[in-house]
Amino acid sequence: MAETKIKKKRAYHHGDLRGQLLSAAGNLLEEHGPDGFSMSDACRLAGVSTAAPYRHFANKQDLLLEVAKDGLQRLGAAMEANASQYERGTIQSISAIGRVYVDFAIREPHTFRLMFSTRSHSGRIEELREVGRASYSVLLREVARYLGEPDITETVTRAAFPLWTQVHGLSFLAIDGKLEVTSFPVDIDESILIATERLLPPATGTKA
Amino acid sequence: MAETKIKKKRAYHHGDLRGQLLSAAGNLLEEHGPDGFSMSDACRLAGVSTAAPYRHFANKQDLLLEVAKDGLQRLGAAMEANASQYERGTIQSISAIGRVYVDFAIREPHTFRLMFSTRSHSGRIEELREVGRASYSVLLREVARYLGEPDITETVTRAAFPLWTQVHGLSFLAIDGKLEVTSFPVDIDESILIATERLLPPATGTKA
DNA sequence: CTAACTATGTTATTGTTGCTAACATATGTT
DNA sequence: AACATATGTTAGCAACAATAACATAGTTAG
Repeated sequence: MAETKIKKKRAYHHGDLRGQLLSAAGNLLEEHGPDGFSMSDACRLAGVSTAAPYRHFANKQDLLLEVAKDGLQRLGAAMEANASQYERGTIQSISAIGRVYVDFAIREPHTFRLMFSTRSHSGRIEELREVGRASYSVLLREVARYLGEPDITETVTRAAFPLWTQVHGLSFLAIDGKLEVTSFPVDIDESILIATERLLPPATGTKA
Repeated sequence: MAETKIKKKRAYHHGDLRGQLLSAAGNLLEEHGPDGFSMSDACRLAGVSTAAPYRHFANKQDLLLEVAKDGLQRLGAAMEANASQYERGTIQSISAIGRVYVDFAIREPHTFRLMFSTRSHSGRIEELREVGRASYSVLLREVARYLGEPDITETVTRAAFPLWTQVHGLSFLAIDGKLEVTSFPVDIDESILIATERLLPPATGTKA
């Protein structure tokens, strides 16, 4: 009886519904795409009724926005962690960032798409952009080191942008199945390395 | 009376409902995105009831697939037309193709996204891929001319792929509002020209 | 010419979805 | 103990994609 009472108490107030909804939405997003799962599906996974999520998220868009923000943060952390395994400010550390980027896209394509889509996040895009800028600055700092620039100067942003463009394009081509169109096996790592070498200006910093 | 009779006849059997639905869907797609318009909206524009479209398209996905196919065809035609205004097989004609590509993405972002998305076209992706290959071959042929290759050899596909990657990435960054993040004004035409020069191997054909 | 067939339209209906309203219960504060 | 707040429930709506049953126009065969 006492146990039942406690169970009922726990059953009513969920404890960490917000967190579990985010987790459920993240999994469902990757498995079925943003339109392939319903709020009810997420509710069933979290074990609550269909109206419960709206105490924590304004709507489905809002829930997915948080999933996207989390994705951008994880991407930034992964890029930093991977770059730090090479000598900083080198072609190697920079292309390592690119590899992490494309790997993320391939591993979590739906999240990746959502992270960079402007639509679907009508109201609160600015939050997403802010997290995105933070993650992008990982690349910017690395390129600044490569160029021997003391700060994120325009020289740095101009050098970094084509690299972003390249790995971004490679990511989308990969997740949309366009790497099999090309009649030769695309080696992603090699593509990134070559593109990095060709698109970056020669290093003027201390490192060659 | 006779006129009324004719009008009624014309009102019932629409004449070119399929075409008008495609046109309506294309317009609605660009204005509101794929999830921002309903079948009913398209029906109202075409002046028919909500069940009429299902005589011509299996479902909404199917309707949008046809819109995407049309977009790929128009892109291919535009690339060919624009490349032909320059000396064939040159950096100029090749980067012209890239400009058309990015311009299309900017002008019709939702169609562009749909053209390259794998999801949303579950059943009949192969049709889309076929049209896509035909459009891609415009670039392949131009690069073959540049390299002096008689055919679409592996040398050609290897040289062309990084170019596609670059303009594809630039397109997505542009339509997702990422060109304003960079603290310097991105000149799209210049970006494409520079990237083409750097990513292409030196010309071995007759043209320099 | 007309009868049957096919193509293409209509109205009515269904099941699902995102979301809200009204209500219930737990937690925290005074 | 009483009240306020946060967080859950059930019931239900309007919009949606899609289907079923029916209606009408064009087309073809006898």
